[in-house]
Amino acid sequence: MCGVSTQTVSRVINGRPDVSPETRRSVEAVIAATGFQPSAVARSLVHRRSQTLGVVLAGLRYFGVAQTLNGITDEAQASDYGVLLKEIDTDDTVNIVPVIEFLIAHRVEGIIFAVPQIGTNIATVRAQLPTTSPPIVFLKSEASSTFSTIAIDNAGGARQATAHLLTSGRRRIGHLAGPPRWKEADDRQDGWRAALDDAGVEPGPVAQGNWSSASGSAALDRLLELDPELDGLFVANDQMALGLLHAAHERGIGIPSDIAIVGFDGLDEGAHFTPSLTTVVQPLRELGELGVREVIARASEEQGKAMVRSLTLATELVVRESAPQPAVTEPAVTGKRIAATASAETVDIR
Amino acid sequence: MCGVSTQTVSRVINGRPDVSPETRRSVEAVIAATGFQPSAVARSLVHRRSQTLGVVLAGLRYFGVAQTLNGITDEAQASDYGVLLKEIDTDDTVNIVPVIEFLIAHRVEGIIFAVPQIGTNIATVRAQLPTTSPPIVFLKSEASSTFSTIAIDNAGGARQATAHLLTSGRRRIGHLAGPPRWKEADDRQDGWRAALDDAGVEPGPVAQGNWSSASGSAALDRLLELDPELDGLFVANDQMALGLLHAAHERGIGIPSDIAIVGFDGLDEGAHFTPSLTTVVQPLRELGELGVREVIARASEEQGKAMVRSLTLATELVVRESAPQPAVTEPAVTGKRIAATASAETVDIR
DNA sequence: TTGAAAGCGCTAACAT
DNA sequence: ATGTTAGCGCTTTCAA
Repeated sequence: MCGVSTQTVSRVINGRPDVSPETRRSVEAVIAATGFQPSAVARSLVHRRSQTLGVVLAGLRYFGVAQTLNGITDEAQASDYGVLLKEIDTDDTVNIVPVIEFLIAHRVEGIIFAVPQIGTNIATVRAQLPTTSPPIVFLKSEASSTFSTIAIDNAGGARQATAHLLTSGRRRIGHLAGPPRWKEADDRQDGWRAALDDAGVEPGPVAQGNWSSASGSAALDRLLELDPELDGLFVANDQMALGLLHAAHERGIGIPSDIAIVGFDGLDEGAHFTPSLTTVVQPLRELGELGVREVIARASEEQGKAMVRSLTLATELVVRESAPQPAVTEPAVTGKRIAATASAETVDIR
Repeated sequence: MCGVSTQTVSRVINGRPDVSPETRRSVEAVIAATGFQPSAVARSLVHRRSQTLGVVLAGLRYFGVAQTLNGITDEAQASDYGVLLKEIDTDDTVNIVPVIEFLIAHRVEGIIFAVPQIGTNIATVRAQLPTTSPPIVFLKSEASSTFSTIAIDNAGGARQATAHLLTSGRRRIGHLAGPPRWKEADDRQDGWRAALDDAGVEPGPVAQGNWSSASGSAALDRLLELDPELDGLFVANDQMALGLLHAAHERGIGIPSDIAIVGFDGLDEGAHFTPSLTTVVQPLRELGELGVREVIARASEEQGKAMVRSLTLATELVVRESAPQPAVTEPAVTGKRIAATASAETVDIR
């Protein structure tokens, strides 16, 4: 209060028209001089709007999560929202409730749940949710009739990867899967199997890794033991594929001459593996962006008609040296991108 | 108000002792039934404490930042703080002011600034800071007499990497540097040069990349053009080293037989490059953790004695195939870790 | 064009 | 052991 009432100051800050230019100037001068910053906290209290989104994350150490977070922060920024971040352990369903409660206590206007689905962890969370909560969007998890979800078409991408191996003439096609109970891992394995079934080709050997390069490295011997004739391999992520490439090189196994390899993720680095990696690219950044848009859309509609949407994003195959384009139709094109079929559905309820 | 006053409810929620067991139970029952969640916003307002830290990040797409964020969220969680996240473009000094103002408006109790120093961007920020602001800790930037900083000993790590190349008998040692104006890139280059100076060895050729694998790939030819006799190379980060490895393989250049390569970062994947990569590991997770501790420490001391600390964290050399341990003293040990000298100083002012 | 009053949801201090 | 009063910093409503 340097001459005028708090009211007038409020009007100046919010750029209301009904302030005399003179008063406005003097108030602005004082604000600049004192370095005064209006309290968003107090504002939130009266508006009952925090302009903040809650984000629950797991496995920032895995490739992709950072990219998704990138998309989230960008889109949130663009929509004038802040991001309140909570990181949890990948499989820690126990501690999820306090995390959600923390976010609700801070009155976030929506929650983006970017935790990979392992077993039934998502169902567990959904079951434990407080009766009253802001809209929640689940990323990378199975569709639900009560919550919006945005998924990536893992099965479709896997199918496309496997089809590519078949097209290039491979017939003993194995799979290096992700860890047990991860839905993403299961979906990719399902897609691999479906593509083989479609083609009437007997499924090759399956081994399981834990997403790490080390586990990929270790898997090669196991797979070759199961089938020494192995000539194609669909690997559930790029990091494991890197390990495999390394192990193959050590054992003098030619990639792709002996075994063609397709990865999954779309690491930029894949282009510089030795040999460069054919892989399925996930639109992870887009996943984050859409998550933010969806949760804001849900938050801004009236309470009555709770709308729910389930989206599935398509992947894209990038062909490189580790599983080149078959020469029959055209010469191998490095980095050629082939979009998988997209699928998107919308479900309204109530 | 379901029988009692708001005051009593407050007491129950905060677990105060002076509530009769009977009242407590009935209040708890109502809370459970209604799914009531106390508003942290209102609490912040009255306490003038938000229990929230602001984090400004850039380049989440680069390796390492995710790891640092990991450390930050973990430590914040452990200290019962929330994290309000803002991501900016790497070199965007213009938009930093609104970001800081946003965080101050939300009354964060401290700010962790995890943006790599490019040119004088840090100085710019410091100059533009509002007169009154919560404590700010700058990560990975040069020391300051007015703000706490936590850095990584890039020069020391680079020195150690280069010394390792010298020890293994290399004499034409080049450097693939990071992009211009990045302090981290400059420090690493300085360390490389210093090690050569110490040994009285003429510096080899220098090329510049942009941290990406692609730029590493492209740099090999340039370096060989500058010096066809090149037999050792210190690369400013692991991703560029990956590209180099790939390019060398394509040209039939033996690593390490023709050229020994040492990277910088400590990507886990480096162990599975072909050949596996000798590299300098940065304690990035620790960087984030220490940042949080430091900013909380600064926030919780009285206004009067503003204390400032500047810390430098040591790196560690991991020896792998791309630049093995010289055979003269002992056989190459894969993954052998050698700690660099640490340096840490504390400065109090006022 | 400006100010006064009331209240957002909570807690500290005091009173009962 | 519980209630009352006041106020955190802002905005909305109404009055001047």
